[in-house]
Amino acid sequence: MNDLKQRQKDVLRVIVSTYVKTVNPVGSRTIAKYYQNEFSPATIRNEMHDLEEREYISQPHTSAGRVPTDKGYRYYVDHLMPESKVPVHVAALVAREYRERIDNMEALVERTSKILSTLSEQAGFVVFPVFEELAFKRIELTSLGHSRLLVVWVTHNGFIQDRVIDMKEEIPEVELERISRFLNQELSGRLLAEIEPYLAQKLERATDALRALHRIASLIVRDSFPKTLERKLSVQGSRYILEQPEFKDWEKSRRLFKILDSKESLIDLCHAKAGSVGVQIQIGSEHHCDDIRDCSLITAQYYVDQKPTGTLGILGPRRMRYDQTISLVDFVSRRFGEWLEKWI
Amino acid sequence: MNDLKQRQKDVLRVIVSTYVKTVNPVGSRTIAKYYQNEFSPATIRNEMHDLEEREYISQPHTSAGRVPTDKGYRYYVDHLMPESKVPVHVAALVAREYRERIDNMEALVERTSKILSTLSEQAGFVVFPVFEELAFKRIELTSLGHSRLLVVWVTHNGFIQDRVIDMKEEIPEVELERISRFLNQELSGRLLAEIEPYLAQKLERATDALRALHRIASLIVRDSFPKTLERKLSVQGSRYILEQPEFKDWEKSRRLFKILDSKESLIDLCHAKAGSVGVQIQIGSEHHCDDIRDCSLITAQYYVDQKPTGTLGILGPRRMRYDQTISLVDFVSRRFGEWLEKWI
DNA sequence: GCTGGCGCTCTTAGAGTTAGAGTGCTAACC
DNA sequence: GGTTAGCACTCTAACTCTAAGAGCGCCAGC
Repeated sequence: MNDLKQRQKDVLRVIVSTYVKTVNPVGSRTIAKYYQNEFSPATIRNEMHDLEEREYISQPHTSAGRVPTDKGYRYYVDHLMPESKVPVHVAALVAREYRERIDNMEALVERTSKILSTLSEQAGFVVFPVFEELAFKRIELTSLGHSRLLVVWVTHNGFIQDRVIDMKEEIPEVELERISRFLNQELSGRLLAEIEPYLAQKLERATDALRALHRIASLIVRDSFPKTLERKLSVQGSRYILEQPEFKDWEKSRRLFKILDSKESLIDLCHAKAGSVGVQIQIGSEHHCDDIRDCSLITAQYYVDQKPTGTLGILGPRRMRYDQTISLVDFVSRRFGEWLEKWI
Repeated sequence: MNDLKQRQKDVLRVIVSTYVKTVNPVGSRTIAKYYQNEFSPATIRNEMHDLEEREYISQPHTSAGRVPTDKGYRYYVDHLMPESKVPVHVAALVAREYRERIDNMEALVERTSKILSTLSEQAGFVVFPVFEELAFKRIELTSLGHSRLLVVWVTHNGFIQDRVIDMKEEIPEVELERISRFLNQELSGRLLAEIEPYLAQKLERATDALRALHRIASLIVRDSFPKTLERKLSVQGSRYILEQPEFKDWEKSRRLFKILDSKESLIDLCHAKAGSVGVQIQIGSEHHCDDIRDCSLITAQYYVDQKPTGTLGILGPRRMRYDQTISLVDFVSRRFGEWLEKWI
């Protein structure tokens, strides 16, 4: 018999929700009062003892109340948390933010991480869309002189990636235009992930007359193709975490900002949960990043044309309003995906 | 007689340089020892009393040593600081960072703010180049459907700005190509700042046959022109400031991150000093931003083709190694400018 | 199974004390 | 007049001690 008795659930629920609000360990009296003294503190204490033995809660010191453990939060999130929908006024705020003129993908991403952060009062972030999952719209080749070539990739939904590459030798303007016309014709509408294999196959079958053209086109594509690994990330509102009382501890905040400063770590943490559907919740040390063991990470993938294209989410103190945060991440990830599509 | 006596200068110099290293208020004994007891602590005390009266130094409390005031740091920086050049190994490190393949402007900017931050162990930042100061290379128009138009601006040194605009009505592909050809021909080589007036003038004189073309071209340019105000900024290494012992104070670090989180404030602070030549130094509350009164700001403009194009710098605790930081900002701003040019 | 009561533990805040650092002042010295 | 030694004074930081309070565990009784 692994599961908790009803009253234990009740007790755990009150401990989590009270602790989240007050930052103080919760005592038996408080819980008894919460239930209008339906039971005495002593009864509650017995249940708490049980809960502690099973590691759902713990005591900072002998004479203190109880605090949820990671396992306690996890149980709360999985079984006890009230079903929560984004409140109407929040949905309206999000809608208003998106209604304003947004110029380009980058601004959209920044705007979205800002929305996540201000509405949750925690750190919000958005990982930029995976380029490969988008469809090709156009490629532009511009010579910058000195055999340098500027390549601009445009996806069907207006996402831009640019890169300067070194061609070793100058390519004449006419030739460049031929290559550009060729690529735009051949690649139109294809997924970016398909492009390299497609061109390779094409090159193999090319007639002698076209072989040179094919080869140089493949070269340009290879060198300028935006690589997945260089994922970009926009983080906003990290100061909100710093403002939580538990981060008055200098060591804790130092550790936290070590992670926030190197965005790679955050991207890695998101990747760990990529592939799963719906909102992902990593509580305390459930993600195995020791430096932010006092934080929880709520993430969700966003979709463009039913395909997972990137991740966004919220990083906050472990002691967070999980119901609100989760529903917000869920809501914003859907809206953001819709926006990326609508832009086509 | 406003200036300090030689011995007072010596005392102030030792106070600043010692305090910067040790974080502890500096006492008369320490200073006397520094000068191999050339004078007794009592003599030094007399000088300190003078310096305190003239507000170059102050006492945290009666029985503590002295700490430099903003005015004291200022005098140190202006008159006492040892001339410092970037050490050879640092210059080599910077050169190595730039030698690596850098794909685009954004990566270059990020790389540079990272260099500033890791070499100074403080927060480094780079404001993106002012678009108007660069020369036009090319404009690309791509229809995204639903009367949305993607406009990509390319400057002669490979800087990209893109923007999606709403044209109210669909423009046929052929027409779009005509406009594009027209703009690329007309604007080739011009400064971006000149473009709008030039087109307006041109529109006035246009013959009836070309008037429609001119009008729609002007419209596209107007709507998609990258506005100065939306300046972007890359900040790196803000954690270094948090690691300074004086920021163990929660209030101080909260204030600091309130500023760092909204990048606008930092851009404003840079603008306040734009127009001045050379490295600009704002110590403590010399910049009038109360939230970072415990920090100093070292900035310099960078130049492309002799024209000031943007600002970069370092934000660190007021108690910083001014000589090293200043020489680093100076050095990096020159190298960064060169890089932006070399890219042409 | 529930509860009241009591003893126990541990934290926190405050008061009191002490050592140490550093000053300011004065009187004497060169 | 500038310099110095000496000493009284002040303030902080660290430590100890104490008392109040919060909260628990356990037990006996309902």
